[in-house]
Amino acid sequence: MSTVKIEIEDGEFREYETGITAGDVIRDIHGRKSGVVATLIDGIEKDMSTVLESNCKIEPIDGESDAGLYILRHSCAHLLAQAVTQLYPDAKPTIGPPIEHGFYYDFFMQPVGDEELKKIEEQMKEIMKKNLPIVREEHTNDSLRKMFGGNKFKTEIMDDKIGYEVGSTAYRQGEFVDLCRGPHVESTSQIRWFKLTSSSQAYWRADSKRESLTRIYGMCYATKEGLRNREKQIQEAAKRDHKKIGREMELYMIDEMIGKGLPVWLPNGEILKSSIEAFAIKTEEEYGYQRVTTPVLGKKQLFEASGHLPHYAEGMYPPMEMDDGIYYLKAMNCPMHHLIYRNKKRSYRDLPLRIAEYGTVYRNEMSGTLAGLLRVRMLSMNDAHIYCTLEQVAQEFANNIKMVQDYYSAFGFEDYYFRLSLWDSENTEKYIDQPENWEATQNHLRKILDDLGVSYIESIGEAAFYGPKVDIQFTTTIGREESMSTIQLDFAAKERFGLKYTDETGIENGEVFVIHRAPLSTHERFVAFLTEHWSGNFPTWLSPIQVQIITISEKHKKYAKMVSEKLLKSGIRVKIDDSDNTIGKKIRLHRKMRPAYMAIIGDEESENMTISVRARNGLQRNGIPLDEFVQEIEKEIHNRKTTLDIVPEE
RNA sequence: GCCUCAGUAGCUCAGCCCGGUAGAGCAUCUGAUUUGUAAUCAGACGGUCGGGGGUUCGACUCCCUCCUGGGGCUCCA
Repeated sequence: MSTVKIEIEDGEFREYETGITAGDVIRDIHGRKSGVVATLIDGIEKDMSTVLESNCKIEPIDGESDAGLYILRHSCAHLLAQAVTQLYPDAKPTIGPPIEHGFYYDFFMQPVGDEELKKIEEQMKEIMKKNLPIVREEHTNDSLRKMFGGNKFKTEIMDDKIGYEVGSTAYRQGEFVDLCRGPHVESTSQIRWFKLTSSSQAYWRADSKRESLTRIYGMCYATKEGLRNREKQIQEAAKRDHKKIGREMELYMIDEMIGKGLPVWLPNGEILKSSIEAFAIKTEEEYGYQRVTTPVLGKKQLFEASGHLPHYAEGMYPPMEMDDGIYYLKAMNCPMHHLIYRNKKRSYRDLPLRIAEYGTVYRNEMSGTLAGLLRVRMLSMNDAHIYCTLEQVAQEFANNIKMVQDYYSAFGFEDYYFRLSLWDSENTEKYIDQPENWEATQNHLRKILDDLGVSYIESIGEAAFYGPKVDIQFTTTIGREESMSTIQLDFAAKERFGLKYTDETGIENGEVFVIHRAPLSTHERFVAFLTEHWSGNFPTWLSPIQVQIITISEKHKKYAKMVSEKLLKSGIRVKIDDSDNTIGKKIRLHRKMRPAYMAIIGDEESENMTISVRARNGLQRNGIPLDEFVQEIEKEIHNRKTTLDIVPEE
């Protein structure tokens, strides 16, 4: 009998009979209940059932590893499809990939509601219990076409992905079979820790002109703990939701009489917004920016010149017909800033010219996408445009990337990454049609990022219509990815607006590049992130209520008033609660507003001119002399500390 | 804009399946209480049950439609 030599660890070999499966080998080495879901054979992911015909190296893929979870979730998607087709025989499965935390599967079928989702989940559990083997089958193209001919979506996938001669594989579990490359787990009973989470509609191939499909989302883990932890994580995320905290802390409101996507900043939210602005104004003065204000609307000709109307019309509000022409609300400030640049003759000595504006722009986002402060129709922005030569672009980008990094550290943000957003040469109608310029500027940005040593990913089709950009990406607490900051290179404005300068030799030069940048996102989105990041427990310098005074009894009203006046005089945001509630109740009520500190005032404090300071974590420092407290909190605010330092955390 | 789920007092939620005309806790207000660290007691106020239409003797409840919100698609800061 022939044997194969299997490398089971670096340099360690064992011999088995030819024809043994990878699964048998792994069970031989790691035992039956190893949690291994598939295997790497010579570095390639394979099923456990793979028969070993020749010498090779075998490694286990653990169900809890990234690769293992991916396989498990993929198999879970098949389990879902099996359950759905059993319950709804007319449903046509399309695609069902694993995703972070789970999987989804798109079906051509009637939409399903929560109750149906429950039934489907129960059905999945039934199939799981049956312990059906999941079997890989190799098929010729003809046989695949026969098997899936009744499903035009599968046919379309085959047309696109499978060369006509080669054929491919399918995976079968019981009566259910799906076109799939694999690998998969060995049997349905291995998929235990899953839960269907939601259903929604999605278009086939994300194309709104194509069929609408029913998408079912689920989560899936290798262990009970994995699933539980994820459920807990989702609950925790819900507690941080800026919409919930925004309501509790009275940061903003949205009223349907005003309109959706049009948030109103309430006093507490306005404090956050204006604190951010004040910080940015100061920072950007140091970087040489000059502030301007431009109108919120402008004539059609302006937006035609800028390219907004051909390339960005669907993002703008419909036109307003006035007696002297057609006007649009501005979706961006750049066209107006270009006119400021052009307002006088510019010299090379003026460059780089940095024009900044605090203001609002208006974008006609589709109603279904609006969400709290994260996606709105009126955007408050710390916007600016830098006019410079090509040689100066690198330095300006470097400054802005540093500025973004400094801002983020001031606000305590650590978890973000850079993305180089490129045009899509396959889909050019979205962009200004100058392929050479796209290639040149993209390469230029790539080199700038490489020289700065910043790590980044590249993403095709994410550029602005006028040029490539560097975006800084975040993930929200509920796991959705959003752009925060953006730095964009515009090679088109110079021609469209005739931007020129007189160079050192007195010659007029038209090579003016424009950098569009918004390092603090929009105030709406920024405050949403800030709120979720801090769970509303903002650093003292941002906290809408920096000190909440709480009196023990009526006797202490007078001293409380004195303390409050002293703090107010030092520019500290302070409020008094001298109601006749018990102190425990007052603490409980004010927790919701998340003041940086609560100052407790009773007999001892009144007599000694002190206060007792309670931090948000419940720790307390008693008998701090009032003057000392004022000095300390002033310092904390001035230095924009991201930690509360007055009460030591022990 | 499309699909889906939801909408009951300022907030959190019960009642709806099986139609008989609305409830709780917190907040607010008024008393009493003067309090030392996550709910002092009592009372009052507060809702054309998201809007409109339909079915019915009768609709918070069933049906249709619109609006708003959550999730997803698309888009994007």
